[in-house]
Amino acid sequence: MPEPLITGGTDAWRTLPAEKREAVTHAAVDEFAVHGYDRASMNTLVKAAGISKGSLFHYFRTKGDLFEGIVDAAFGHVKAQVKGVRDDTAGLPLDVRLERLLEAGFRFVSDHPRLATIYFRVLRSGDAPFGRRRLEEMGQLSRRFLAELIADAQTRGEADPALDPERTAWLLDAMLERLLAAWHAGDLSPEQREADRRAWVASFRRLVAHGTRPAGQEVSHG
Amino acid sequence: MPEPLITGGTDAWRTLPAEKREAVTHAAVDEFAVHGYDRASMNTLVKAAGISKGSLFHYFRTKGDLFEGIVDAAFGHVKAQVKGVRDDTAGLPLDVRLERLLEAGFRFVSDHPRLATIYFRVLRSGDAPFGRRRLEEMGQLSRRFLAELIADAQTRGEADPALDPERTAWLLDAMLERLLAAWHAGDLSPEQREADRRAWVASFRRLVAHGTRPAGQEVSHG
DNA sequence: CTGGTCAATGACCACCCGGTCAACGCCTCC
DNA sequence: GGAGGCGTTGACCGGGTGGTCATTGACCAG
Repeated sequence: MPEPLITGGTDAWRTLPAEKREAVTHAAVDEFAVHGYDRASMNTLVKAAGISKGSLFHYFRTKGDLFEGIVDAAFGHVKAQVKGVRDDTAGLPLDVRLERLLEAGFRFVSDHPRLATIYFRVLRSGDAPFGRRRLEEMGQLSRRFLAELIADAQTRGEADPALDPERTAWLLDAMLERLLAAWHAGDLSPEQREADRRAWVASFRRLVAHGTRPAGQEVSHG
Repeated sequence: MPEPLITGGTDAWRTLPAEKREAVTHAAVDEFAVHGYDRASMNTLVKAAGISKGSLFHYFRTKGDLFEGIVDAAFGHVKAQVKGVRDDTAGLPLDVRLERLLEAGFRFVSDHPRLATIYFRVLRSGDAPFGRRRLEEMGQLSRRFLAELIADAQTRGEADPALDPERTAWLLDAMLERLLAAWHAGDLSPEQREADRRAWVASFRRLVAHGTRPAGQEVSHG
């Protein structure tokens, strides 16, 4: 039996045939992605999943439990991506590492669009049944990583030692998150999206590297 | 008769005695600031305002109308602040203008904390009864101004001409907005807040001016 | 004092919500 | 065949929502 995407259900959920579990998972992710936690309706959900309301509440005790399971899944994906980038880019220059992180973000958003919708909404608007603690914790994942990157780069002389790593990481995170959320929400054709993505990566990279000041006597790599 | 803070009500609202109007305004802003649009309850609101439900719906046809009036007020404040900064700083260097904008933001948040809460929530999470069009329009206000600033600075040779003004403005806006929202939401003592504010302004200024690269052969002003 | 006006009222409406549980098949084992 | 266990069902519950409207009563002109 494959492990379910949504963790945290009851015993009944874990022993449910995979086919039914996927129908429920699909319907639930859809419902929450479209309407957000508050406006999502369990009645609509069960109709879409093709099961009865009683069954759904047999698999998940409350609406909040079900949602938490989905958010955990989304969060797990993000965590894995961030860790992957951290390990794969150890020792590389700061700007390369940031670019890789941004592109991992684009990949997450492309591969799991509905989970991304849920993830961003929870993070930005707190539309969720759990408290600030939990949200804080989720948001710190990428900020911590960014602070590490900056501190690393400072010890190697690649970054201005006068930068406050925490605050700078926070600012970079704000840009990355909103960039990904907006790119995700935008409705562009695939070719447009690809061009758009490249343009954003370039703008982000330039701003983060040099700021707004003219390049001046900067050494060019080619 | 002083003009009401909340526009868009019925004739009855406009001709209402100022005292009662203020009680309703206060209660409404409170309710929406605390709970957001969706979760705000008209029943709770009328109790807090000390009027009957029938009266409230005599002043505003729907919940959405009332909310729109409040959002318009918040938006009006922001617009005025942005225009003020634009006019007062014409001709000044880019980093000064950005700093002024950020400080105008801090002022707005301090002077109108509940309106700020509503404003940020609407902008970030779309928790409102109106469509994307309207939200888009609201968000563009500061972005347009920022793009102007950058383009101006480029023609004066103060900013890297290779920067894409639109995208760069978008990234700056993301930082400013989230910074203000987080500072607003944070619970610090007044002295801590003041120190915090200064530290954020410094970090923002540094990042925007030079990026993350070491200052190198940069000319210092003192 | 009377009759008319009109803002204010709150009981009431239809609707939807998350969650419950007695009843119902279906299968297994004796 | 029958008994028992169990996953499934959907009618039902209490509660809250935004919005309505017949009734009220303070006020004023004649």
